[in-house]
Amino acid sequence: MFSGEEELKSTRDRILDIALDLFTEKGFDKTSLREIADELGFSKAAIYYHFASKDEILMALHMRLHEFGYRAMDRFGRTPANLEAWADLFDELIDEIFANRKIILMHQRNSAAFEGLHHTTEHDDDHHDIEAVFREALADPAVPLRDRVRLTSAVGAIMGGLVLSGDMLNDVPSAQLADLLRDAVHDLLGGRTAKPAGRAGARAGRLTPPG
Amino acid sequence: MFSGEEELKSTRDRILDIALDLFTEKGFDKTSLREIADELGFSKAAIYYHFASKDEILMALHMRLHEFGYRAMDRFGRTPANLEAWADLFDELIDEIFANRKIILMHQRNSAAFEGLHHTTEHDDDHHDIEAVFREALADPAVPLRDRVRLTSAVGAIMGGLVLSGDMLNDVPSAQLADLLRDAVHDLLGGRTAKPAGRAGARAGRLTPPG
DNA sequence: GTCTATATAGGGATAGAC
DNA sequence: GTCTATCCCTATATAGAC
Repeated sequence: MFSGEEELKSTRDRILDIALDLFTEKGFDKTSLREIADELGFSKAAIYYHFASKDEILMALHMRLHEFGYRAMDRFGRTPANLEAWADLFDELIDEIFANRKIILMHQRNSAAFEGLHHTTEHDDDHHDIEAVFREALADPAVPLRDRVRLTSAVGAIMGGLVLSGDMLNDVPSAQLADLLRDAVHDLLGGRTAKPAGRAGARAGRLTPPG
Repeated sequence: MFSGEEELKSTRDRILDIALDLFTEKGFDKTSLREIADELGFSKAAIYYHFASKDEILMALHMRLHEFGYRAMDRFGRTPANLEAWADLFDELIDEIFANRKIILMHQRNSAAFEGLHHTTEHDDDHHDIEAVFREALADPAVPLRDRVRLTSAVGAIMGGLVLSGDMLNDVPSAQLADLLRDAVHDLLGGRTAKPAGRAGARAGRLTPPG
């Protein structure tokens, strides 16, 4: 949805695309507006026609993820707090997570910079941050501790696959990687120790057949 | 091993402790030497008696983790590349990972800054970076793709538990959290789909007994 | 919409007193 | 070992021409 036809994009979007790459590679603070401008072939000051400040570029990128994040967290918030339900949700979400891989990566590599935004720029502010609902679930004493740990582990496992997919597993097709991660998440959220078999088959043969 | 008697520490170590906190909270770039100095009650320039540059502070913190990381990666490099062996290794490593929790957090929140160090400061350089051996295993085509994904997932799961332990699960004792993570990692690395039972018992009753 | 030129601030780093 | 004072550079941001 984002990549594709490079030509007919607005200058604003081209700035954001370059910024996304540079912020991911070098970090927000170490990326100067001059570098972004150079990459696009015009001068630093030209950026200020499109964005009032460097922070606003970061905020615009935040918004790219925010729409997805808000939908996802809304669904999470309406999902019963148990492993089975979470497993199903992740099953559906992983493809979308992969589609937003680049911008998620940028977020996690610049978490400090994003935290700084809350205090300065306006941010709607009456809705919670992307992770707020998630953190609430983790703090909820009504949910068994084991389940909460499993939840963080599942998110971490997905993030691990995502981060490293950009490095070492780049040649692996996303769909295949997504399937393998779904399988891993399932093992993580699959329930208590005893859960013999017949379950892998329940999830519509996404796995490559053994062998 | 790190926290404890706050009084009889060298100024150098006190600088590092404060820097560790500030770098984690606000990020390396957004933390000025003045802030570090203020926190300690003396002036900015005094820091230069102990460190030649800001980068050297970061490097010193890197070294705090490096010793552990090097040992861990050495063991990892000498471990056969299969899920069973990795599971056993993580089993042993998790306690140490928890002991280094703060500094691991700082590393992952400032990964960009640390990458910048390699190109400037000397860094022994003949030994690999902490993650290098790990990345090699991920790139090794001799290892089944599924196993490699499991490996990243396991690391991600631990990191997830670690990161969020600092936020929402702070009241939970580390030992308990470590046990729950060990259990999760085991489910992740436990082998192929069919692996009925009798395995949880094989790992020396670390788990709280069911019920 | 993009340019050049410039204002301004902040932070890393050095010199030298105490 | 810590201080004050200062230098210098970089980067954000603005003003105004084209």
